[in-house]
Amino acid sequence: MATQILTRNEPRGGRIASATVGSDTAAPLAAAGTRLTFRRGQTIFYEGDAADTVYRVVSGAVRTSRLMPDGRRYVADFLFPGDFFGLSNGAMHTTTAEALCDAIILRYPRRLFEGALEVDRQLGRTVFAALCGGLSHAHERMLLLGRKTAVERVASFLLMMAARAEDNQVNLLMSRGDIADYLGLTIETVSRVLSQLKAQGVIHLSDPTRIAITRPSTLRRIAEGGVWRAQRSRPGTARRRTGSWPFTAEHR
Amino acid sequence: MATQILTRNEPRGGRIASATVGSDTAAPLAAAGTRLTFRRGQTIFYEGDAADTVYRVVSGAVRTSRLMPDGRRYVADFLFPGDFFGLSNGAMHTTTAEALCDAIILRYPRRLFEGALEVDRQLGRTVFAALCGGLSHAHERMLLLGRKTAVERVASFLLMMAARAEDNQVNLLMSRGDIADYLGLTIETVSRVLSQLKAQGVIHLSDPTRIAITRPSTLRRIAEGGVWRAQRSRPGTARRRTGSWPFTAEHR
DNA sequence: CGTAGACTTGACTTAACTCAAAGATCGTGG
DNA sequence: CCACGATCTTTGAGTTAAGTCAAGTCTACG
Repeated sequence: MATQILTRNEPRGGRIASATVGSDTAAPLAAAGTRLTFRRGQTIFYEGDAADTVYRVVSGAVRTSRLMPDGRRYVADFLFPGDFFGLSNGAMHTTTAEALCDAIILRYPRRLFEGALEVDRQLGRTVFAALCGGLSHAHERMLLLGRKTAVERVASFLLMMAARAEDNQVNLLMSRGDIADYLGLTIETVSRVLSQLKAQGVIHLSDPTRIAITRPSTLRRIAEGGVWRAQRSRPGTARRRTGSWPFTAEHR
Repeated sequence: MATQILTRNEPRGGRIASATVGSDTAAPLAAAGTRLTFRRGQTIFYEGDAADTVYRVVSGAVRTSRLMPDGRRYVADFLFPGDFFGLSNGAMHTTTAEALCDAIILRYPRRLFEGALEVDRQLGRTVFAALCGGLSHAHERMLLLGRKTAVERVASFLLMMAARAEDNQVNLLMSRGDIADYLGLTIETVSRVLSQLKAQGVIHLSDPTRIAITRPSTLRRIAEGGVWRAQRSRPGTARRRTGSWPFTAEHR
């Protein structure tokens, strides 16, 4: 696996290949894809566009998001090399897709993709697994959004990002605003939590985009909610202990 | 479609058939399923159980949920006749499934289900569509959990439930606690919001389980966040107007 | 090297949560 | 059939985690 990792401000794309869905599994599609390049910030498709194409990241990174009428934004996903996006069961895209950094994207006509699904048993299995995985990931995130505190959300996010990187070095391609809209928080809260984690020595921030996880196990414990004293009152209903900020250092 | 609708306290299951995935699409599976009956509150499988079977609701309703170590609960889904559940990409179930009322469930060996997927092209298409639909529904819910207010969440939930019923009459099989854990709120907040909506004449509660939507369009507007004055400050970042409760009656 | 945008930090506000207690409703058994 | 305990729901009063508003600070880039 390539050692270079993209930074938000890096001028041109980095590692090609690897990730989520093995690049070889889409062999029959490979020839049919149109190779596109996008610069940082460029839009790939808009919410409401006809969903007659399917996309796959070759290099770089992509963000998909939705807007509510009053401007509240929801970041649906961050996509990295190997990831498919733009699949839809309806006629229109329900999200807007934008390049987080300069990126190379493959585009397939939807019907061709669906045709390949019918013919290629292996691709079918892969896509089935990817969809199941996506659903399971979505449930993980709904638990996060519905029941986790701000620290737990940010900790979970960092671990998620770290899972793709190596050496517990995370290089954020997305802004604090993107993270906030992904986690259901505000920019300020994300920033504050990162500062707190830094002050506790759990992470190290050399600059806003480069994060090193210095205590992975602590971060994992925080993410799982294990830092709060187990205290279930009525079983079967969410309830959490009260009190502020008791996770001083290495207590467990 | 059958007219009878289940109530939480109804002793025995009601309408069979219909819903989400047409019952005919699973024809090759039909013979292989084991018919099981569960009483209200009974567990169908536990989080952590081997995921070697797939289930489908015939009649009644099912709730899937997860617990965090400290007792916080997340309700993953409510399932109704026709719905599949228990699909997993891993070796274990990640949720616990319980009957919301007396229910009849079909159980299939997982490998048989997966085998049928490979052979039966129509079933494959159906399941693919169902998974895409599930993902899109999940995104809808993540937007709800991450960015919507308590009223907006409850309004969205009621509309979701109403979509399955008729005449805008919703019959809740689940408790306030279930709803709270589904929406990322508390029992008290759910109850208060329902009382507010009732006070505003948007809904009518004859008893806690029977809800009539008296002003569907208002409820829809509330659910979409259209009740708050559109006011985006920094574009691209969630921000909402401040102030309490300005949706007095029929303003718009 | 100055300016626009992104990030951080502080002070204050609020939507939703917690705690608490009073109604409803249910199911069971006498 | 009705009484009674258990459970669920509603409502009130006070608290808090996270949001809002408002400066500052830093950084990248023209």
